Amino acid sequence: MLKLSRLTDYAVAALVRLSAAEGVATSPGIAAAIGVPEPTVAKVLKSLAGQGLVTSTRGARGGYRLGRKLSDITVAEIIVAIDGPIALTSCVEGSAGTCESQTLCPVAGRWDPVNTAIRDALQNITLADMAQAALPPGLRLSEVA
Amino acid sequence: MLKLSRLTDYAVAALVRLSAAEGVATSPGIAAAIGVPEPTVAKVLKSLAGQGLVTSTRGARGGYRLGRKLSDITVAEIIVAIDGPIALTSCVEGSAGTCESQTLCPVAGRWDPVNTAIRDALQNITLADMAQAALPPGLRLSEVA
DNA sequence: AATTAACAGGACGATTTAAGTCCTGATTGC
DNA sequence: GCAATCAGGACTTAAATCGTCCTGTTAATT
Repeated sequence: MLKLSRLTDYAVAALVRLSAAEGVATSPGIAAAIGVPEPTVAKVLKSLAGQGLVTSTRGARGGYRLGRKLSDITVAEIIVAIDGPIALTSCVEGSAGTCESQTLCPVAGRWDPVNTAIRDALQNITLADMAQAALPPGLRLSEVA
Repeated sequence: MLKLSRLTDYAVAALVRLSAAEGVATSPGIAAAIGVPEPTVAKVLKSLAGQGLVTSTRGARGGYRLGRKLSDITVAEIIVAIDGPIALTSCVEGSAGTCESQTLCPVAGRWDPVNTAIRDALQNITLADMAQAALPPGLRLSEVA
């Protein structure tokens, strides 16, 4: 149903939270802030660090820092960092050759135009766009159990 | 990972196949043509019929017929017919109220712009676009085991 | 120098979701 | 009357994902 993973949702929340913190933020700190279990947040941050969306500092008093400005991070990048390359179907040009039933492939249509359209759409949306109307009246992030 | 269901894939194949057949086509016939189990094809066609993408004729010598031209059927419609409304996350305006953790929702960002962008992209692609480069040289649909 | 705090990376189990199948009923042509 | 076909739903099975945990590495503090 064209859904994206929940981890991507957490990633957005974590990045927005990181932008709020001026300096570094630890994964347990972010976890408490956004109301998500710590191991899960840690996993998400690790994936984001792998793509360079956040930079990490190890050791005591270490933590994560935003790699770029929110306006320079696209939704597509986040999805790629968390879930891998964007491909709606297994039958795309990227995975050419793996489609064993190519000779009698039931997919008469090519999904490539769809994939590129989706990819373009996601690349034109930045985190800044999402964070804009992010906080409805009376909604405070600091309120966490 | 932003993938769509395999049934949607079958739906496209079935619709393209339907456009090839001048008259009506039965679900077992289509199943044999595209190399997909009959019950599965039947399920897909029923969903498509529910959205008016195909018209059905009951009784002996009945079958399915294409509801509109290929150029008038968008990818978005197919996805909606098979998988329901297009919503990347559970936190969209459509399902407002069901989000119980709204007061402390970790999703600081709004996915609505993303959803609408995806929806627009899918509505601008018709089946005719997909069927265009559908058949590479030497690829014949009739070749089915 | 030892200890503590925090990231890095991978592997594992459990839950959830989707896929595929089957059944019964209604309708139409021969 | 009989056969063929669609309509609709429920069920079982399989797969992918979520979430957690464990171990190792790095750096600041005492």
